[in-house]
Amino acid sequence: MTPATSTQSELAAGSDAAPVPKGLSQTQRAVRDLREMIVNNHLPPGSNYLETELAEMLGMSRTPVREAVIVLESQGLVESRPRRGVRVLPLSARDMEEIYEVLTELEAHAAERAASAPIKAADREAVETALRDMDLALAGDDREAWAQADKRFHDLLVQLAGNGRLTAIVDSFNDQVHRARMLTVRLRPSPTKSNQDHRDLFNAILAGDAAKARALHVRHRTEAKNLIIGLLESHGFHQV
Amino acid sequence: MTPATSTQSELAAGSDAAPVPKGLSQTQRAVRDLREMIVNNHLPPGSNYLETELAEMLGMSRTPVREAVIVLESQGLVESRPRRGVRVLPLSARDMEEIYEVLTELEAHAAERAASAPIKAADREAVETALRDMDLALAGDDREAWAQADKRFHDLLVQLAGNGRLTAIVDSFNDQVHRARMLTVRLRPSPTKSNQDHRDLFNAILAGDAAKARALHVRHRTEAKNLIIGLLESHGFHQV
DNA sequence: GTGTGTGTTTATGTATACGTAATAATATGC
DNA sequence: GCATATTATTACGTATACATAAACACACAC
Repeated sequence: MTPATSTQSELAAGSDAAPVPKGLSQTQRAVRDLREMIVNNHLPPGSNYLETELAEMLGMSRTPVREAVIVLESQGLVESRPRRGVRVLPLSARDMEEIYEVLTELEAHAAERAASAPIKAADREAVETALRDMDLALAGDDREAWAQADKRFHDLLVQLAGNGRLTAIVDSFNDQVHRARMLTVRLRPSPTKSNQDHRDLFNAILAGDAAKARALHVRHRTEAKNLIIGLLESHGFHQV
Repeated sequence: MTPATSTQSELAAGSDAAPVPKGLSQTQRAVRDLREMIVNNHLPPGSNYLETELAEMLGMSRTPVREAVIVLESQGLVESRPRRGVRVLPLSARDMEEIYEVLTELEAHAAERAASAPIKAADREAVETALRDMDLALAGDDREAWAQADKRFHDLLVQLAGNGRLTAIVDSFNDQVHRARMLTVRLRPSPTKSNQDHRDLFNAILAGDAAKARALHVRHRTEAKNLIIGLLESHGFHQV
């Protein structure tokens, strides 16, 4: 779900090649599987697990589990508390606000940047496809497909900015709110306006109107945030 | 597959107190000490260390060292490569660009936010002190003291935005460029203009002019970035 | 000299061992 | 019954053990 970005410069010595690992290490597997289980709500927010339990669940010893937990902790998905186990972090409305604030800012900046440079044909095509998929999903009222295409659209825009660190942060924060989005995507009204927003935004980018792209993105994300938080509260969720 | 100890969230329960650890764990100590050594250039960029070496340096076994390395890796300070040891990541001009791009955006946003809310007297006082310290350091031409007060000023502004996640990212990115800043702070011309920038910026915040605060901050950081990158290049550093 | 094969060394990934501090359980006193 | 002291349990932090695969060295063929 979150591909690690490789934006690292190699030292002057051109000696080093990429250290390609053939099969995933246990730690990497643990990170992947645990993240997958957390963002897809298989490990519910607020639940606790002992290291031993996780190790048994994943069929490995405690060592790689501990290492994976550190990674996930740094991504804000879990919290490891001395003797109470590893806790899947729930999101409060306040957490959502914080995350969306950063997300809005960085994504809007990416949109601004994308508008300031010419778009490669392949990139443009990929975005157009995402837009079409969103319309298709909307027509068929397939909310999961819509959410997936929506994510793809926003991810592509961020990548257009060409800043690996920015992409990494956005990916990580998106993971953190994924649960809330999937929960509300079925509760919200049909995202017709959202699709229109996307088109307007991309048009602004294509037109090279950076200021408009930024403004549209900020508005789009702000509305999305308010919608999600409102839905969660009106349905009685104080934590997700 | 053992079920979770308590698959039920202990949400509402205000039962939990802060899990205060009396003495740092070895892992925490390793994180603190290694970070300290890295940002202060005691472990030079590009240098490699075997886990065993670090363990010996820190007087502990490999286990906590490995855990610390994972943390520092997630903060972009080191890279652990399969059989080549832990490498202190050097920063290229491109890396600086990426980091400053995120930093500029998030700090400018923080300034904008700070301008949109009333400032508490204590906060205002703290910022004023930082400003005074910068002037004092400038008068005495104490570059280290100036850099320290400058950092304090910017940190305070970010905290005024009241977003913990934003603060965490900015802190982490500041760590990554700390080396470069300290290296150039002695090479750059006297930061007279910088001090004036700071005052103008803070005045805009106090006046509640969010747009101006943002614009000033963007300009300030952009100039700082160009200054640093220019200095590094003109002095022949391609990596720091 | 260049390339290939074989043996050796060793850094790492992972499992396991183990002491300790925190929690739970039990007993004791009032 | 409730509070406190005492003991037992156990989850974790850390050290250690160990197998494996990568890097290295060296021999050999051409």
